[in-house]
Amino acid sequence: MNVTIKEVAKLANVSPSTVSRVIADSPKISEETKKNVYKAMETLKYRPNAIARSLANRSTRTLGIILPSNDENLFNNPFFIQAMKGISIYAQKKGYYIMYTHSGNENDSLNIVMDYINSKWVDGIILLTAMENDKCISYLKKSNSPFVVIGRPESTQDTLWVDNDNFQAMYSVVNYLIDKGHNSIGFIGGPHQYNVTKDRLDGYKRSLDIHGITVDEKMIMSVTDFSETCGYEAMKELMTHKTPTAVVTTDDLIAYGVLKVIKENKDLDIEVVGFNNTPLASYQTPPLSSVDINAEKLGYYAAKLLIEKLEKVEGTVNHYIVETKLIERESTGIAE
Amino acid sequence: MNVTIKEVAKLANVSPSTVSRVIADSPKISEETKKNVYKAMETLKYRPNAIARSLANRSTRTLGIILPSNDENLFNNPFFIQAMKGISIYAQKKGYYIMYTHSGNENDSLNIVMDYINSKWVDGIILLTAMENDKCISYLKKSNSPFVVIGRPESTQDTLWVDNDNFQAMYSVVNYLIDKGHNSIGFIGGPHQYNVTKDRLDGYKRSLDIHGITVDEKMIMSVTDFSETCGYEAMKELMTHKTPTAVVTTDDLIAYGVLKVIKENKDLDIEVVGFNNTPLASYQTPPLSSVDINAEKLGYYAAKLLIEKLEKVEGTVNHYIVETKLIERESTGIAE
DNA sequence: CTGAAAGCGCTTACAG
DNA sequence: CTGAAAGCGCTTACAG
Repeated sequence: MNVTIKEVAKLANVSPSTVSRVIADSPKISEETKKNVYKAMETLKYRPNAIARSLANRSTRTLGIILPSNDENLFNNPFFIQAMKGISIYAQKKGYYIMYTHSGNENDSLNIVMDYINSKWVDGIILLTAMENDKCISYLKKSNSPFVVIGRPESTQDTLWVDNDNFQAMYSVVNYLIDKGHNSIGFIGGPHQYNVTKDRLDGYKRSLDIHGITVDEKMIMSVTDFSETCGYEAMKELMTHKTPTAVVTTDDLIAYGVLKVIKENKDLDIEVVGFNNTPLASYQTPPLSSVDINAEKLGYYAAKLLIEKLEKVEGTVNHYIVETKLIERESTGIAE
Repeated sequence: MNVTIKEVAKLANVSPSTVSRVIADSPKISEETKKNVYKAMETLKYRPNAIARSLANRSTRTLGIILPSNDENLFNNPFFIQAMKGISIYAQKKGYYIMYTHSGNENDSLNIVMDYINSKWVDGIILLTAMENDKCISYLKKSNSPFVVIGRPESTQDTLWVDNDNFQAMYSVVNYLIDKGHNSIGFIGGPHQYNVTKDRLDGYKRSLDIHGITVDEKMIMSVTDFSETCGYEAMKELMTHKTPTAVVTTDDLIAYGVLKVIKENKDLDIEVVGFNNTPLASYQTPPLSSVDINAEKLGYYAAKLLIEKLEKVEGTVNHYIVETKLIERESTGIAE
């Protein structure tokens, strides 16, 4: 019913093997034969069956990704859709396809990963998030399946990964604030066990150190949730100790909470910096300065690393560091 | 190397055919045989190769979706990621997979659709957006490929689709405003050739009619872009004619522009309603009332329609209408 | 440079 | 209820 390689072979007066070689653009085939075969394919409107190719090749040229389904950030933070776009752009360029599935929790994710791998649907996996002792990572390693993780993994040697330089990102934000004359700077971040939080906190401390400012542990807050409420409360608590002249945060939502405290108290003159540069940032009052982590590029390079691994491109690195960029707005005194 | 149906057959002392039937849970196989085969599968950790199954079945149990890659709304409006989530939830429930690709423009989309279909990668397609004279739709129809569109298509008879009742949505918003005492209500919407715009405008007009308010065409504005800027300018222009007491819009971004005009002029007391209930809405000053279109449910039912079609479930409908919901906030006088 | 044959890992009509 | 055989539409080592 559907036109196959056989029909093309018949029309072009060659064998199916030859047609197959023409499709693969094998150098062994003479130009003339190629031309004939192309013509036959043209007139029959032949399209290779990707499934059959995959079966014979033992490769689907498909990448699998897993999306959280209950993460608040899924909708509020464009990280995921931006990363997906970057992945798609690179994959398309190389003729790869992408499958996605939403997962409710870590076990769910593990099952999806196992299914993707075992059923041979995908050639490799891109993990958009990684936990401590991530079950998916252990599984993928153990089963020797190609994968890449967005965010620095626990062992950076034997894993492909892409990430921002979170230390550097926060380090330069704090430098920037100190250069503006601040010397009493608060830090409100996520749970300390996350690598991102740790790295950013280190960047914060280092900057203070370099400038001879003593780190005051009471100015360092940790919230359990990336939410406005948590940010609000952390800021309140921070201020029972001391009122800073500036506050850095590790997420825009936290920063919104900080802004709220400031709005409630007209006397406060505190500069604030968020993280992730969500669309909401420019709509705050005042518009929030925020660090853009370039999620699209993270996705793009994740796909690149994985595909190069799959195609055994030699001499490639095992990670990429994607630059961040502070977007200055009124919350740090810059009108847009 | 990888364990196949043959090994399982050998271990269970049956033929490969039998193993295959057990996998498909054929009723023809005796319980005892099944048990043996299951045990063999268990000890060998057998997983069916989905690609081989797909080839033999001529079905991949995979759905394809196409995402715009330059649409501003891709990042600002969670519509896409929400719809994708709904699609994924239903697909997972039915054991289907999903592929996505980003597309730059309509021709790009057409090529992706053709590739998905011709290469036999997907069993059907979900279109997240549809244009007038949509090339993808014509192609899918002509090639007799299963597909469903989110948004009401031009011909509703021979197409599967899911949509909100946009007429009803706007009709009740305007009713609501009139009930609150407004009788001078502006409308700012997207290009009139879009079905959504037309439907919502009709709802607006009908509500005025019903309440005996004359429709004033000069209170109806059409913007070319769903952007704050366009909304701002449209509002300015509307007001050169007359200052309304309320304004309805067909997109939150437009509404933000309207809010901006109001903020610039302290004397104005105008209520505003947006559309899509983007995360930004609750962060406006004042927080913006907006119509939630329930994108996740749109995706869910799109997947349901398509999968039922693929599985030839009988007596199913060819479309679903997903309810909308006005989320009231301060921009219509309601504190959250 | 090209072809015949075996194989990728399943499914299923046919026969018993 | 179960098996042998052909087939899904490609690829590729082998032979020439």
